[in-house]
Amino acid sequence: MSLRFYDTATREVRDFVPLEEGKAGIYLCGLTVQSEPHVGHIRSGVNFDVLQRWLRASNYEVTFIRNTTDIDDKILAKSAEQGRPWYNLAYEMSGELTRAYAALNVARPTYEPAATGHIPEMVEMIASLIERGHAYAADDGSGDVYFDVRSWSSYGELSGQKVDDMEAAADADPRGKRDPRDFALWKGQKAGEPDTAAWPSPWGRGRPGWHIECSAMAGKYLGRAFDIHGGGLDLRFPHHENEQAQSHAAGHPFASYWLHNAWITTSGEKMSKSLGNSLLVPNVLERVRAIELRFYMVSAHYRSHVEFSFEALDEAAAGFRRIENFLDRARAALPAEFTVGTSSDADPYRSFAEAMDDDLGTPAAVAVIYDAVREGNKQLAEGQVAELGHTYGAIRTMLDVLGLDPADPAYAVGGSGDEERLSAAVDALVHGMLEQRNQARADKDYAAADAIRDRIKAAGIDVEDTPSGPKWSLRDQQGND
RNA sequence: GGUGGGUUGGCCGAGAGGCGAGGCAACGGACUGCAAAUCCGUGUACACGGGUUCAAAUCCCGUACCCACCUCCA
Repeated sequence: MSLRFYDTATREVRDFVPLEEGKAGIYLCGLTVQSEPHVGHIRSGVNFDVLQRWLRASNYEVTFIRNTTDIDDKILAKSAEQGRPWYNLAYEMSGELTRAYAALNVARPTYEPAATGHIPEMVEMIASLIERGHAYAADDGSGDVYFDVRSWSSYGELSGQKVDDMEAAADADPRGKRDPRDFALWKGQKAGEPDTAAWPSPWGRGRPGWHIECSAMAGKYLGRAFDIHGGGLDLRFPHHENEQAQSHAAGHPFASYWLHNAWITTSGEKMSKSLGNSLLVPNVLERVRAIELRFYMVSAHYRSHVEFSFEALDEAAAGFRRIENFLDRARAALPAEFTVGTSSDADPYRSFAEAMDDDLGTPAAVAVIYDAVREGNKQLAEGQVAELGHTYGAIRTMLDVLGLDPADPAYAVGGSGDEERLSAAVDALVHGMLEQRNQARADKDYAAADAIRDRIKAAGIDVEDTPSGPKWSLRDQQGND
């Protein structure tokens, strides 16, 4: 079976046919950098990183554009509240977001354009829309420019709505709009708004509306027609509807496929940006490792709602450690010169590929990995080294596609050598104690042997006896509620 | 009012007409000095009520509850 995706626009699973064979252009709506990212925010980053990785693994040449919105009403309002320049807030939050993505091994996109860097492209596009009769400058002197929804008959096609059935926004300020559903392409500078947040335009100084940036930047970096447009489910309307309407109206074919990820909710409710700190990425990472958080997200299908809970997160982390544990033991059993080859058409990778091809079926893909782990554990126990090498290589490869290879440098701890030196020191001490314990065991003095193990354990280190001798590891953090 | 999605075992979470995805937890067994790890085994799950069918968690009709979006939310 070939690669296929659920396309929000057509509401069905469609075979993926790229515009240009062997290439894929993806535009992902990134975040508005107005606050610290919580786990819900980064889901789309993780989900579309998996998409991007799978396309690359399937030999596509991928161009991946993920924007950041660095100027909008909320940024202006929040920065004013905090008494600092809007650009300082946006800059800082952008850094936070980058750190969160990096921690979770979300690969850097081909380019990460920011709205404020593309004002001329937007102005150009707005002018073209006016020229084509699909936009107009308000005649109330506000300097606003609106998209004329009534002039575009297929408006509403992406989200399956009819203009007449739409509820006019109760809170929307109609200002110079001809129809309450018209949306802003350009917003004239209002009194009290900082001069730094206003750019020159044919309609006076102002700033761009939200939707136009994505149309302009996608067009610039991916072309007027491109393959995949992604984002969170809530963006379907109005953001993506508007993007599509204005792009089509400007004569751009725009996206061939629309992919939307579902929510991470808490107690059944959407994670609101005003929620407490406990779900901010850095705080969650105090409880589980980044790779475990990523595994938790990847284990669910991108189109499924995830009800976030720390219990489920801990459970996922425990499950992932089972995979890691196998990798550790398998690596130790394989010859030192063993390297991970590109295992291809054979199982388990083939089953994994089938799952991934089916609209990124990561849950089924993870199940394939677990099956392989069980198989590998058997091979390990029976000393089938060649088979074990195959299984081990396949698992590493599959995990890498999901961005979950524990050996990935992205997950390496600490940059300073301190941690490594500390680890070496502990290793020497524990080894000494384990030697004493081994002597006691050889003497069948189990009371003494267990006493030594208990002492090591009290220091937070677990000891396991394996056929190749005792092995120690730092005990996993215990979850606390 | 309009549009869309959901309800699966103790828990998480797939599947989409016939064969019990997978994980976590639990229980039994093997292995072990004891553990740990690992392997083997153990479950008659699909919100409710009807219907279609040889066969329904899956299709149809209805009901209940939950959620999202309806103009600047991932």
